[in-house]
Amino acid sequence: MQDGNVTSGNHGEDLLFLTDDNLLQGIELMFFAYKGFTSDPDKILQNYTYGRAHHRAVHFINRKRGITVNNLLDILGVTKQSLNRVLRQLVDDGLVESRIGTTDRRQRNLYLTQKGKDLEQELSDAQRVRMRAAFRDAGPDAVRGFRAVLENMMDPEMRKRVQGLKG
Amino acid sequence: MQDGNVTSGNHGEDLLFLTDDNLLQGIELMFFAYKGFTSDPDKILQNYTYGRAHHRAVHFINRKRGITVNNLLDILGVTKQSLNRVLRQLVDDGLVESRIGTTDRRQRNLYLTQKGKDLEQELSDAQRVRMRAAFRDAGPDAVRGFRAVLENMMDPEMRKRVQGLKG
DNA sequence: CTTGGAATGTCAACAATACTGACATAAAGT
DNA sequence: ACTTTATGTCAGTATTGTTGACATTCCAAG
Repeated sequence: MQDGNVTSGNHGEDLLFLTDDNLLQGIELMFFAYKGFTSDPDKILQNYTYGRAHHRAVHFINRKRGITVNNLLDILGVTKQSLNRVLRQLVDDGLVESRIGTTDRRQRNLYLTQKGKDLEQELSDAQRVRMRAAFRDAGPDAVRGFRAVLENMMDPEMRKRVQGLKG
Repeated sequence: MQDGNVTSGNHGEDLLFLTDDNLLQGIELMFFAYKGFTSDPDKILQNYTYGRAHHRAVHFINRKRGITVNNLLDILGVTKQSLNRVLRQLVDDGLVESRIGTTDRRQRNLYLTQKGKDLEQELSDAQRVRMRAAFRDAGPDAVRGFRAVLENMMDPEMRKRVQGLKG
C-alpha cells in the first residue's frame, strides 16, 4: 500500500504519476480498452458458430505453426478440457489440422488449414485496423510507452513465454 | 488493409511502427497484460461467492456513488438481466444499498455499504499493487503513452462515458 | 521387456457469465 | 388517458471456464 522502494526507481524524483487516482484511471482504461479491443472480432464471430476461445486458439496456432497442445495450453492458460472442446470443433470443421509429432509421437502439432487461415485473417484484419488507428494517432513514442507498461503488467512466467513466441 | 491516410498523420514521416508485426505484438500484449491485470482480484474473489462481474459492479458503484442502474448498464455494456443477477446478490448480501431516486422515483441509486466498501478496497488494493509496479518501472512518459494508446482503442461512445466518470 | 510417467483425448457434471424474449410494475412525460 | 422509461423478474439457452475420472499412446528408465 505504501510507496515502496523509491530507491529502485530508474526515474528518480517525480512520482506524482503513481497517485491512486492515476492508478484507478489506468485500471478503468484497461477495462474499457480491452472491451474495444475484442469487440470487432467478436462481431465477426457471431456470423460463425465460434466464440472468443476459438479466436484465441486460431490466433496462436497461426502464430506458431506446429505448436503442441501442451504449449498452447500454457499460453492460453486454460484447462485441456476447455481447450479440447474448441480444438475438436475446429478440427472437425476443417480449420485446424492435428498431426502426430515426428520426434515425440505422443504430441500433436497443430496447423491451420486454408479455411483456418482465412478465418484467422478475417479476425486479425479487423483487430489490426483498430490497433493501427490507435497506434497511429498516439504516435511511436506513445506506442513504446504502451508496450513498456503492458509488459510490466504481465506475469513474469508469461513474459518468458511471449519471448518464446517471438523466437 | 492498406496504410491508409498518411495525410492525416500528426506524426508525419516515420510510420515504421505500424507494421503488421508490431500490431500483432500489440494484440498479444493486450491479451497477456489483461490476463495479468485481472488475475489478482480473481484470486481474491475465489474466497467469496463472487466473480469478476461482481467486482466490476462494486468498482463502478464505488467510483460513482449513487449511480443509477441504467448508467451502470451503459458503462458495463451488459444486459439488465445479467447485471440484475449480480446486483441482487450484492444487495441481498448487504454489500450494496439500492435507494429509490429522489428526483425520479423510478430510478434506483446504488451505494456501497461498509461491507461493500471493504470488498472493493481489498480488490482494488490488489489491482493497484500490480498497476503501480508496472507504472513505476515504466516511468511517467511510458504511462502517458499507455494512456494515449488505450484511449484510442476504446469505442468513441465509451470515451464520452469515461469523461462522465471523471466529472 | 516391463513399468512408470508424460502427453493427449474424452466423458460427465457443474459454475459463472453472458444472451434473448416475455411480462409486470411504477412513475414520469405528453 | 396514453405512451414511454426505468427497473425487476422468470425462463431458456450459449459460451467458456472448472474438477474429477478414466483410457490410450508412447517415451524412457530400470
